Amino acid sequence: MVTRNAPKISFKEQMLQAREDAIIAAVNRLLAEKGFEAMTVDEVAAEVGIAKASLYKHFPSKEDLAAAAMVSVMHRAQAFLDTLPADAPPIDQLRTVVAWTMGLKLAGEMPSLPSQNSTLRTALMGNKAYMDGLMEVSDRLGAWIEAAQAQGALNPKLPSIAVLYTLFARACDPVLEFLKMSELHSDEEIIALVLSTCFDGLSARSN
Amino acid sequence: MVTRNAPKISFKEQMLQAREDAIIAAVNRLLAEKGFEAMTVDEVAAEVGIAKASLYKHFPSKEDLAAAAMVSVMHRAQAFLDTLPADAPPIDQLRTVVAWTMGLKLAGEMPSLPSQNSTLRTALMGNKAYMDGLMEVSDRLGAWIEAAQAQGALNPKLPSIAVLYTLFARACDPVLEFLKMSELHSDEEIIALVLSTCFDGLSARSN
DNA sequence: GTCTATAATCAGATAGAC
DNA sequence: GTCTATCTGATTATAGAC
Repeated sequence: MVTRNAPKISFKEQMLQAREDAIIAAVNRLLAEKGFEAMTVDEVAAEVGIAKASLYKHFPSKEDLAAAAMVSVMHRAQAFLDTLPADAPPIDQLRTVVAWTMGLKLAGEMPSLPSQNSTLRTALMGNKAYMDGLMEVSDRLGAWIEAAQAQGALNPKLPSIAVLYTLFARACDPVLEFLKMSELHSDEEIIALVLSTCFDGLSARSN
Repeated sequence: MVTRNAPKISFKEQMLQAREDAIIAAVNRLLAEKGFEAMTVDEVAAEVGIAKASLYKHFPSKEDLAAAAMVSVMHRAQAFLDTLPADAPPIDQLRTVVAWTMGLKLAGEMPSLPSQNSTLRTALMGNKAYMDGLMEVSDRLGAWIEAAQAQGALNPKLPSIAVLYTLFARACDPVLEFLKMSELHSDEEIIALVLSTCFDGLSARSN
């Protein structure tokens, strides 16, 4: 046995993977810019530079196309979590993660979340890769949240689930695009501002 | 001159107005539930119980339909602002307004805001009634924000425009629907929770 | 103004050659 | 797998009778 099995990624498969990555990047961008309903498959094809029919060879439906992009973002989030040093204070971990998601949003790479009655919503619910990723991210953030509450760094009176939802919501906060459109602040300043209002609130603080 | 001019609203006109109100209410609900793109004119007609062609006698396009609903909400907001006692502390005024918008959202009467590249967005930009309402509301909130900052009730280091945007954003915060779906809290508890995280932040506070 | 019926267009998905 | 050409259904909008 000379040929090994493990890295049997042929050149052809690499090309295929690269194309799928390009598709997903385009979908991601369009999803961030206009949302699932307003995004058309024709636009995706045009942006990638391939025929629409070719798209459907890769993904069986528009929903699957979008779901793949969402899964991709979820995996990026998981990969980012993996890079964080395990010994940092939980509150810092949380701030770092939220800042990272805000950067993604400002860069136009955070797909806007589907409205309640969307076909995408149901597609995502039935997508194992997405749900698994969501669960894992939720678990990791949840552990940090509870640790931070136990340490008194986060308000212990807040239900941890409410804190988790709030952190998720900050990743797609329209305040970010509002401030970006106003062109009064740099991306870094915007992130610092929204991070501050998120953790410290709008009210004046003594501590 | 026996017949006065002021209330010259005939019965027929009242019926017309009532029907338009019903249309706007339906649009409002659908806009909140699924957003502009996913809402179809057929659905609106079905919900109101009239023919689609009749809708187009009242409003020339889907965009105008949606814009009318947005204007209606803006006017409700202005009317609510009018009911507030002028002598209350600015910070209380702000909290009251935000709580009111959250109630609207939880009741499914807050239209989800259009994405950047939406045809609705441009329609709203060119809609005088909407823009005027937005300006007036912004001015009134802006005055309270700066007063509250001067009094030390709101963090004076935050740009007032950022505070304004944040308050607007809380009106369509997905955290509200997340928490509602979890069915762990009543609407009042949800509002109290999100109001708390908005003004006091997630971090523990001594004051 | 309201209706039924229909036009016109657009968008998701597929057929079939290469 | 990629393409061109096409199908199919949904959706915005309108015609025309009452």
